[in-house]
Amino acid sequence: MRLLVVEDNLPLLESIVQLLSDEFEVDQAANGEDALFLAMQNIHDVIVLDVMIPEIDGFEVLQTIRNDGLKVPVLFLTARDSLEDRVKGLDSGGDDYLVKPFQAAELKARIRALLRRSGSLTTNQTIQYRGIELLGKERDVTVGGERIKLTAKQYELLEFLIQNKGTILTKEQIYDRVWGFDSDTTIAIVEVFMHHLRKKLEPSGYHSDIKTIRGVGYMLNEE
Amino acid sequence: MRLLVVEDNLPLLESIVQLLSDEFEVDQAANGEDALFLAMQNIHDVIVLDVMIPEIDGFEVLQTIRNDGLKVPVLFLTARDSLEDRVKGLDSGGDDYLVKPFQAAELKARIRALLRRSGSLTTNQTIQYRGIELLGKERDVTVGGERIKLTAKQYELLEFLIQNKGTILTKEQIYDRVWGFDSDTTIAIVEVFMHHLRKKLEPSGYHSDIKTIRGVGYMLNEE
DNA sequence: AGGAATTTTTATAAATTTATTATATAGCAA
DNA sequence: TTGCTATATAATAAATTTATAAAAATTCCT
Repeated sequence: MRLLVVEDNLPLLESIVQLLSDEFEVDQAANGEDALFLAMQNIHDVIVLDVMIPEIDGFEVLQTIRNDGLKVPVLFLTARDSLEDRVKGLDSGGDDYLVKPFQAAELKARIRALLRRSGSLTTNQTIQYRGIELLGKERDVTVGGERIKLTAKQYELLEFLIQNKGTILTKEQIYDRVWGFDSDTTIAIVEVFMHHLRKKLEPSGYHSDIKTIRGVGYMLNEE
Repeated sequence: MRLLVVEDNLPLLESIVQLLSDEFEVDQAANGEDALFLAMQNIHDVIVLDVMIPEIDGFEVLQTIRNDGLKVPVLFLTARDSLEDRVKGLDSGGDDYLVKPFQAAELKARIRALLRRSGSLTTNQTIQYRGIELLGKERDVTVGGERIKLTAKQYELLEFLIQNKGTILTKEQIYDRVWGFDSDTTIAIVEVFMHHLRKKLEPSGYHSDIKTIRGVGYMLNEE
């Protein structure tokens, strides 16, 4: 799971990131422009978005990414006074808000709730695709009852593919999501790992489900 | 067994902790925020929770941890008069309550009752896993009739593993539970003791039941 | 206090994962 | 088909994580 946290108060940003890092992968932005750029990669499972940020405010960020067709759940952070009503108004789209200051535990709880609601996290913590079942906590996979061991990176790769089955993912998107923006690895690693993953799934007959879109990236067939 | 006691009256908190410490490991919190943070680690067998505490009251604490899916039994402490509170407490997923002031013996008895009900403690005060039997009082283990001596830390480690058989425990969770939050030991100690424990159980054939989940932690196989 | 047992630290070995690199193969355009 | 480019594959190197052993420090007993 990968989050994006947007907050212009740097100490606060830092502490939120710290707090969430033991459970999730976390990207951060301190202004609306960076936030938009990162959000547009479409690699996050939840965005935590301060309303009052420089350059482009939180509402505008949300609106822009929604116009772009992204359905990632957004959790707004808002000061108690002024904007609360407006935020409430936005609540319709499966999003949520949290009034500052807030408790660490509540932030985590609400993020998890959004993940559950959006289907990224089923109640029993598993993700499914045809006969494949990702056992969230155990990092391995059941394929038609049989267990296959995946490494951490292989697991995240498969998770990302399943979450986006039926849509093409560019190699850059995959790289950003699984290896992170700040990774200093080359993007060729995506091909290598795609190969590893295919090889592990091949005996179970899933090899052909991962399609190569030449010049673009990869796609997992719709179920 | 590890308890969390939440009470803002410090002398009372102190005396409760004192009282319980000869039988259990005890963590303490004096306000709702600390309570939530500690509870979220999910390492306690019972939480003793005063209703009237600063910042976030007991009900809110309970609600938050229940929303998060934690099933740890909660024993509410509540003032004598507020009948309404009792009902509310039990409605919101509390498991038992105790009216202040109370007798030491009664508190202990109710905690033990909760432990039994939740399955942490069988009626005869032992914990079992396949052929292994943890004799609560004495710090050693019967494996298929034969006795093996464990040290205190080894015992708590095995106890924690058995209580969570079938689910992965991160090294951090294990560390927090067995060594405590305030410990100034390094987390590598977990690996070392896991090794000690495996070595002691190996002759009895349990070595392979403790699985290493690389990059995450450890897991004891389901029975 | 002295000695034994336990816990912790530290160093090294072993296992496994991740990253690099080189080469083979496949798809596509002219 | 030929030649070019992108991807697949394989082999190897590097980095990371865990297991193990053993020494050092601490605690626990009489």
